[in-house]
Amino acid sequence: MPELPEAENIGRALKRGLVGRTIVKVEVFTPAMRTSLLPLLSAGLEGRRITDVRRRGRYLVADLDDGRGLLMHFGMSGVVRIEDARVPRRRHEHVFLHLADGGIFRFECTRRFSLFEVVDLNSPGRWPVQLAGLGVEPLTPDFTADYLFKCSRRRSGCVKNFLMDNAVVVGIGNIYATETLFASRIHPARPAGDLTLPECVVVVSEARRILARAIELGGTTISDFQNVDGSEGKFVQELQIYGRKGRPCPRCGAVVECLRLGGRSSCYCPRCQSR
DNA sequence: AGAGATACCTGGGAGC
DNA sequence: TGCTCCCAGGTATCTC
Repeated sequence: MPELPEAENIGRALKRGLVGRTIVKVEVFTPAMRTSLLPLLSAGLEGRRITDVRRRGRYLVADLDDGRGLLMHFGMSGVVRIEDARVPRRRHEHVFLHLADGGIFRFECTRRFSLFEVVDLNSPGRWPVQLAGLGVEPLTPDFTADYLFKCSRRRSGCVKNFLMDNAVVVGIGNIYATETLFASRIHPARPAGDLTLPECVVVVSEARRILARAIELGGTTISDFQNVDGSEGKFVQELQIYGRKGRPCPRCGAVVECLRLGGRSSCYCPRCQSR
C-alpha cells in the first residue's frame, strides 16, 4: 500500500530504469482504473523519450521530451516493473510501454485504484494541474511545527485524519499516521485543534524520522506492495503499533486497541497514547 | 468550510 | 467444499 516511502522508492528506481529510454509501443489491457486508460493509446507516445522521474506526495511524474508527462498514482495495490518482453503478462497488468531496447515498463494494479495518464506540464519541472492543492512535503523544511499548529487550529476532526489530509501534508497514509502518533504518544482520536505547539514539534520530528527510516528500508509491504525490482519493503519489521491489535504494546506492555476513524482502522496503546 | 459517509475494486480470510 | 460477508485502503464525490 504505497504511501510516501513506497512512492519514493518506486520513483528512484524508475529514474534509474527509465530516464533516457524511448517508448516505441503502447498496449492497454483494461479500459479503466481510476480514470480511463484508453487515451494512452491515442496520445502519440511512440517515439517519446523519458527525461526525468519526479515524486510529489504519492504521485510520480515521468517527464517526456515533448512537454508532457506520465502521471502515476499507485492506489493501494499498484506495482510497476521494467522487464524483458519474454515475461508473460500477469493477470492484473493493465498497461505495457514497450521501450526501444526491448524492455517493457509494466503497470499492474490488482484493485484498480491506480492512476496512469498523460498530462500537460507546459514547462519542464512543473507539476500538472491535477496536483494543485497538495500540501507540503513532510521531508522538506516547509513541514514545521508552526505550520502544523496553524493548520490544525479550529479543526474538530481527529488528529489521525488530519495527518492523513493531503491538503495539509502529503504522503502520510494509514500506516505512517498510526506509527507517528504512537511514537508521539498522542491518541489518534484527539481533536486536531487540541494539539499544543510542543506536541506539533514532536509529531513533525517523529513523522520525519519514521518516513526517512521507511524510505531507507524500501518502504512497508503489508500484502500487495513491492518495489520495482520485486523486493518487499522491510519497514514492516519495524512497525510498532500498526496491525498489532490485541498484542502487547512494545513500549509499556498494555494490550493494543483498535478503533475506526474515518472508516479506517486505527491501532493505539490505551496506556501510553494520551487523550 | 469542514467533516463524515460512501463508492470504487479485488483477494484473502473468517464463519457457517 | 462452497457460499456469504467483511476487511484492506487513497481518492473523488456526495451530503449535512
